[in-house]
Amino acid sequence: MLMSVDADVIKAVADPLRLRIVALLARETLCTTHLMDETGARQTNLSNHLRVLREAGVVETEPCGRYTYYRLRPESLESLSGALAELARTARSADAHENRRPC
Amino acid sequence: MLMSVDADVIKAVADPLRLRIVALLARETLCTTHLMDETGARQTNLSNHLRVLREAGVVETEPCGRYTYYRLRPESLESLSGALAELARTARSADAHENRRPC
DNA sequence: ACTTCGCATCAGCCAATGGTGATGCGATAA
DNA sequence: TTATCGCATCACCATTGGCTGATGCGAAGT
Repeated sequence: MLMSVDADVIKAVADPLRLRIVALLARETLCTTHLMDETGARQTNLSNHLRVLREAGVVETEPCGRYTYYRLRPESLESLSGALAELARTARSADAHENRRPC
Repeated sequence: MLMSVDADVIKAVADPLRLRIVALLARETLCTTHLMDETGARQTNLSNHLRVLREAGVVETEPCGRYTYYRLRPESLESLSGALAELARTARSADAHENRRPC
């Protein structure tokens, strides 16, 4: 119920560059070279960020020759989205604003 | 369309203690004293984190005598949740996995 | 008026994290 | 085979960011 909201996923997506990567990968599967073109970031930098995304399960890789394609795993975002929606729903439930504990 | 996913909200919620605070406030409106009891964190620490949440629009305050009640603003979480769901939806759309740009 | 309490702000410390150049390795091209 | 390319890893630096104690202030309570 109070899903662990997989903290790794939030932290992974909380970085601005990583969020850009996620947005790009939402549209098409890309490899590092493309991401360098799109973001202007350096190869090493991207590699580090992609590792974070991979370890958080936000992204998966598909080696293809000497290239490595990165693909978004929608489940991870859906899970996070659902958890946040659940929190918001709880907050909207009637007495969340009324049940005021005395100080 | 590609909503800005309000980066401030993600970063605000990406911290483990702040996420706990959000989860607590989703159930009931609380003031700092209660949050100290619930989380074990110190007053100064909580005050800093609550400032981040407030400036990100995740939380709003209601001063009440010498106490300050904190209340969750569900809209902020709903907005973030929706943006993430939209990203996931885009990724699931047919050709996101097929449209593979050549290297 | 004096004390106590709730809370915000500030300055400092330290750990975590993003960015970079150097390096290595496997895969392709010449 | 040799050179080139894509990418991961490593070591290092600079910055960010969380935590704390000290301080100040407004609002009760006595």
